[in-house]
Amino acid sequence: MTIQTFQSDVLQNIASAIRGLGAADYTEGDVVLSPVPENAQGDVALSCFGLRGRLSTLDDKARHNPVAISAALAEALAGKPVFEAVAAVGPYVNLSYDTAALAQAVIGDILEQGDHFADAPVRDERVVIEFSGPNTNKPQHLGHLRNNVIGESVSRLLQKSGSRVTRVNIINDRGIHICKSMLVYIKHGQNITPQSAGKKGDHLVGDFYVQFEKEFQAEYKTWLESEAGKRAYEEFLTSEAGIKAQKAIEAYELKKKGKAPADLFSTFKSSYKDKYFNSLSPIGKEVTDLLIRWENGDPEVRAIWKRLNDWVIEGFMDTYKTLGISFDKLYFESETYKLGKDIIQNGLEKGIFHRLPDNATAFDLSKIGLNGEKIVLRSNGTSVYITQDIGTAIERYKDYEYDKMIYVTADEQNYHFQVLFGILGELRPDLGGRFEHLSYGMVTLPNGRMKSREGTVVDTDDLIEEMARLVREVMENKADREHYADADEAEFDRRAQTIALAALKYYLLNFTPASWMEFNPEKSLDLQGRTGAYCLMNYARTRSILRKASYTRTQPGDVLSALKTPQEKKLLLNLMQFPAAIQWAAQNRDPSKMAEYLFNLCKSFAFIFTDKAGHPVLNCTDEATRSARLALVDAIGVVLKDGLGLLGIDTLEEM
RNA sequence: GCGCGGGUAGCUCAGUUGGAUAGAGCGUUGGCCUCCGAAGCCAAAGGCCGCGGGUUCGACUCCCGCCUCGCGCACCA
Repeated sequence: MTIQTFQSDVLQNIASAIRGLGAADYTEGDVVLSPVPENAQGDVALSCFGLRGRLSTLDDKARHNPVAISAALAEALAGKPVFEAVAAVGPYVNLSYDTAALAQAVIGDILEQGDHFADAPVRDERVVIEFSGPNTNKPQHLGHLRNNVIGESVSRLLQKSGSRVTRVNIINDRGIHICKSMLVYIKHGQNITPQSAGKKGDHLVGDFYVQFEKEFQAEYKTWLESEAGKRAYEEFLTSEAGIKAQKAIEAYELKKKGKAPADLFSTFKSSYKDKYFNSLSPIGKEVTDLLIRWENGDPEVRAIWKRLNDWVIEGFMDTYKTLGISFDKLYFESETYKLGKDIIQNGLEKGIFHRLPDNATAFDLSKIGLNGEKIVLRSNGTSVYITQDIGTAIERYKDYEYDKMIYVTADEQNYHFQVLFGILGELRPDLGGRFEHLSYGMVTLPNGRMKSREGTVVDTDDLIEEMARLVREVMENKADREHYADADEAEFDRRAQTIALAALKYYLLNFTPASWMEFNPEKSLDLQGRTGAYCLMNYARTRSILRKASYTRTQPGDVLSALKTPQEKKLLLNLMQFPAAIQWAAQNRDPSKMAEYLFNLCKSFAFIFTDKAGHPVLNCTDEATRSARLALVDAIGVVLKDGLGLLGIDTLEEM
């Protein structure tokens, strides 16, 4: 018996009992089973609310009473071989599966199919998923890390559930921010290389960027204190924006409610910054000149740009490799940023867009239920951010003919994607509904958001290194050194690295993507409780038992009926849930559901290490029980390894 | 001002789309290593599910109002 035949047997029995009570058109597909609360008897529950009024053999009163329906159904189901117990509890019928049949189905399937257990049949659904999207002016931080692990895990979940998945990454490698790093390099760093500096390329270029910001801030500060700066501030005070800011402060003084507005000078300072950069700043002019030379294809600038970008991208690839992440295709903004202009032109002719008096091209947002309008081409004819997104989405359709295009980005871009999808729907009604924004919340620190100016940005590479260091410390201080006896230094480090990555990935995936999450550097690096390390340890424990038993996998057959205890049954039920857990996580694009599933499985398993009297495995004197338990342990290992793999987590045989 | 998303145990978070006595981890308290891995196991304490109304046999979940926190509303990306 397989899980499939077992489950259909269950459904058939239920459906036929319901038909027998008078609901003639009731089929297997109508059966809805729900979980049973912790302390109630039974493995699954059949809720009777939905059957009200449908069982014609019951009298008028009983027919509408879920409690009476449940009693009648329980009677009809009693004695069926698939159930070893049937109980009516209020409006529910609680069903207990026949343990031997369950064990045969679950363990039989898992040991036969191994890591193909729970593979869904391949559907012809093509999914393109875009994630990571780094800028090439600085290394990736904790926010990118969350993006990376969510993107990778969702990709794996979708693959496992039968979709054809293409992973793409768009590298933002052009624009003003890149020129800032370049300028510092040109001025101060011409003979530095990642090799000579002993740094990853992305970190080296990131240093240039930080250096630029420092120089610019100093310059801006000097200007603010100059006569011209003071004059600009005075003008600001009497301007519309200044008066508005003044009023906001007065309103706050009266009510003392909400967040206090910034003081006038700070408001001026931040609102004037761009204007200063673009029209007054000497260093700003140098950057803008670089950008213009880049756009004109100046060979010298392009050569420097290429050198720096290559360094950064090499650094990114190192990080991706460490994380076990790969992409089928890298898109570079420097190659795609002109896409979309023709499409806009075309849409303009069709009346989807309109011209503004100053010659800019705009989209009327009321067409998609929003307010105002969105500029899609500047008055000088150049593109804005959304222009290339429109172009890339359509271009990519030519490449992949996707059924779904998923964008993984932080939730601050929710509005942007709403607008983008709306415009795409107008331009290409045939692609409507294929676009999806998988938006995740920010990662915050205990004292708020990461701020580069305050130096609180958590760097991905540093974080991994710090985590590995911490794991090594725990390993070195472990009392029980048995498991490191045969590990040389390289193996020791490899294990520490694997555990560190497992802990980080599990931590980041354990939150539902949509929610903001707090990252506490002290607590988050913990290895106790609901963590990646805990799951990894339980996998290692399964391997340890099987090693010591000199176990080799065979189809255990009839001995499985030796699995009888409630704890064993709970494990069987957990294992049977694996395919459904994958489906749920994949459909909801939510790896945290898989993380939760795996933790629960581990928890159901972990008790046997202290219940050595009640559940001996190696020392079990009954041969059949011993074989059956070994097979169960093997099956748990298969599911744990596969499930952790769906989170992008590698397992260890010993840790 | 408008739009979107949050407010659940001391803390960090789940809550399968309206169903049984609201869960987990951390933290706290107590108990477990002559015995298959103590990065562990077992147990206890701890909740007006932001507030007020409504719909329903039934609401943490749906609707309305309010309070509160955050994000967004560029010819930036």
